[in-house]
Amino acid sequence: MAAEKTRKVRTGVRADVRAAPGPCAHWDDQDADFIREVLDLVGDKWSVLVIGTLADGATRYSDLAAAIPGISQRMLTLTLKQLRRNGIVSRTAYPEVPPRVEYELTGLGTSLLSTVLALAAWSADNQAEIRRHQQTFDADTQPAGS
Amino acid sequence: MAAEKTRKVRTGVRADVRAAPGPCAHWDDQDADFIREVLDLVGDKWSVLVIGTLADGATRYSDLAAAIPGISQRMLTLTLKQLRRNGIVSRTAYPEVPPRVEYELTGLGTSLLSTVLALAAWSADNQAEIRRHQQTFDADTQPAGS
DNA sequence: CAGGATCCCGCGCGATACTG
DNA sequence: CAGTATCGCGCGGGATCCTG
Repeated sequence: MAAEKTRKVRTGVRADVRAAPGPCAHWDDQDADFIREVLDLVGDKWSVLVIGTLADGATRYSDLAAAIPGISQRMLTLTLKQLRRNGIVSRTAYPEVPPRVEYELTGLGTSLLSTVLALAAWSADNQAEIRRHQQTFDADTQPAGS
Repeated sequence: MAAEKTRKVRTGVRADVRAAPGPCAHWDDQDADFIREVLDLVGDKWSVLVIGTLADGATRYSDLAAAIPGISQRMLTLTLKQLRRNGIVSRTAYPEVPPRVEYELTGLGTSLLSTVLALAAWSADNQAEIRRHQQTFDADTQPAGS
């Protein structure tokens, strides 16, 4: 208990925009902060891809790298670290001669995946309408043609 | 509700795997592209705040700026433009002497808000557990101080 | 093979000033 | 009041090299 957790400056978005009234009626400021964290997690390009890949089962580091074409080592490592920090994935290292490390979705991670899939479902449901809006908007916005 | 339409996400993963390795079994590449768009929208810091604010009803540009403390004109305008492009919000300009413009959530926008609220609910539900993981992880990661 | 450390560039975004 | 145009920096993240 003596060990105090020294303030951990974690990845990005450390803007102190508190001091003003909450903009939204659906959640208060401190809730908003936490929701943002989850939103950042989900909004992150690589996180979702990693989670999606891990949905198929435990996967090794190198297999993850192979399965997610565009990702760099740096981002894979960073993403995995962040996901582990939030309890979304678990890491298991096998003490073998050629090191082997497997990552796997935790229960929490699976739960999160479900929620994300709900968002994906919404996307699919409304893709047509959104596309339609995009085209109309672009047509209106880009009057200068040929 | 216009759900239950093209819920092709998760409806049978095609066996014909293309040469380019798809990272995920839950959706194919082109789906992934679109899901990313929505994810980017939702993952965007300002979008959610704007949507949340608009949930209370039609709001003027300046009121939005006031309601969302940290936002700059640039980002507010940009965010609104993007939301309009996707059919999430609608814009109404009243031809008055002092110009007045109101933004409002569309049906699509309200629908999106619901989905986002689901995510917020998940956040709230699992906040405690996530925080717990964060602390454990940080404690493990920061063994030695100073 | 898993992943830390370093360098560096591109652009996202905030601040400011101007216009209808 | 409701935006647009421009500049500048901060840092997210890709490429590369190194270690256990």
